[in-house]
Amino acid sequence: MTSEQSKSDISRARILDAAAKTFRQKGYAATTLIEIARAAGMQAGSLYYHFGSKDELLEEVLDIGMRRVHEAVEESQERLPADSSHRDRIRVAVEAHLATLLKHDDYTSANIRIFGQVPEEVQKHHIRQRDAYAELWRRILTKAQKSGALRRDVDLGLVRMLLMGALNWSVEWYQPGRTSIRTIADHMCLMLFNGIGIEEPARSRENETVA
Amino acid sequence: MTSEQSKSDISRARILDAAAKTFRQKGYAATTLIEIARAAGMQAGSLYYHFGSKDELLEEVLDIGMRRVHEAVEESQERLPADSSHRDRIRVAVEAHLATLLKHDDYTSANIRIFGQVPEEVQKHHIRQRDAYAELWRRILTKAQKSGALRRDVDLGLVRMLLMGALNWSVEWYQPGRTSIRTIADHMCLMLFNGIGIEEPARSRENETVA
DNA sequence: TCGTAAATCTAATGTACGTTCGAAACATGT
DNA sequence: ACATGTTTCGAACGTACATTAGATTTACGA
Repeated sequence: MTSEQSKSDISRARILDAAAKTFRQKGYAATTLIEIARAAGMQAGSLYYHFGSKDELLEEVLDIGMRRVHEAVEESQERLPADSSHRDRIRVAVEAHLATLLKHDDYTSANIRIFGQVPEEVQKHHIRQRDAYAELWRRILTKAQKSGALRRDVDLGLVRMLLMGALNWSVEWYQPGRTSIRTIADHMCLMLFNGIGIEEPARSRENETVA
Repeated sequence: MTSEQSKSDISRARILDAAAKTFRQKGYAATTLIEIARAAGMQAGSLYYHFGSKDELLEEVLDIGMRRVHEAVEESQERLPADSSHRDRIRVAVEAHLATLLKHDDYTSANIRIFGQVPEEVQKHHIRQRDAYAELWRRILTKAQKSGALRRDVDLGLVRMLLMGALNWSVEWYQPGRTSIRTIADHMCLMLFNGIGIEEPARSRENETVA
């Protein structure tokens, strides 16, 4: 062990990177260990020196992915001046979530894309972690609403789902270089806070309030 | 052939239903023909009387799913009075999309969920169809913007992606009986048109416009 | 240079799956 | 009742895969 990183650690990281990338691209079931091994520069059998099974590898990828986005959003809040507006708090959270998802992080995007199609057993092990992340967003939105920055007549749970959906779906269409992450975040926040509608000239009553 | 439906047609439909349901739940690669056959009340080998391969079955499920949502949204526009406001046009489109996705339609939700993880070959055969559906939305939104119902300083392509994301993601969390489809559509439209922000009392300049 | 532990390779094993095909069961018109 | 076409069965085949285990190579301290 010469440097800080043992050879084992390096191989582990290469395997995880390869796994995250392939899982993200092809999904869980369609990804073979042969593929992962090749991308990591070794033979399939060698993977078992580092991981007990394909599922174990999967679980670690999922775990890293969720941890990264959770930490990113959490840190975005801590970095903010204590007296920041709630709009700003939400804005940086949106940006942190998007940045993690789209900026070279196959782990988080793999988690987002394949979680629904992973063995039930594996899902169970990660529900707690997902709930924790949802709770983080719930807190951010609730505080904003309580302090008057968000309308009171909306179902915040629903808003959170729609918001997460808009953000998460970006893994399906985002292409680096086309639109900046900043621009996506700006549009998202504009929609969330102000909407993009313009009062239409005439016409009578419209139903803008929600039950 | 006694009635309008031959026995073959009935079996075909049962197989497709079973396939759509299973594909949607487990994804493409993780779904076995044995599973589909059992759900359709027959043996795996019998499927080949009706379909040439697993991929062919998959393609038909994808095709039906996309066609249904396309037709639903298209009809929602045609059913509308000719002088309807653009907000109403968008509102019924949102509702039609959501209703197709969430109301017992495993075909459309299967398409949405698994398209990204399907063999490239199969994807290619359906890109045209997907583009056509995107074009339908593009038209609806562009007309609204041109006639002054939507802000001009937004990237409509981006808005469409965020909107579709928010809607499509519902297949990941929606549970019948919890929240009505109508309520989801209302919240979505409120966000889209008005936003849910409230002007915060004091504080200086905020950046609401988009590059 | 040698010895030991770490890391990887290679070949083999078992299994699950997509697919094929001839036989059996079923339906229908005569 | 028979004959013919339709639909399903059931067993078999080949393949691709996750996993295992022993042999081999590599790294490194003594």
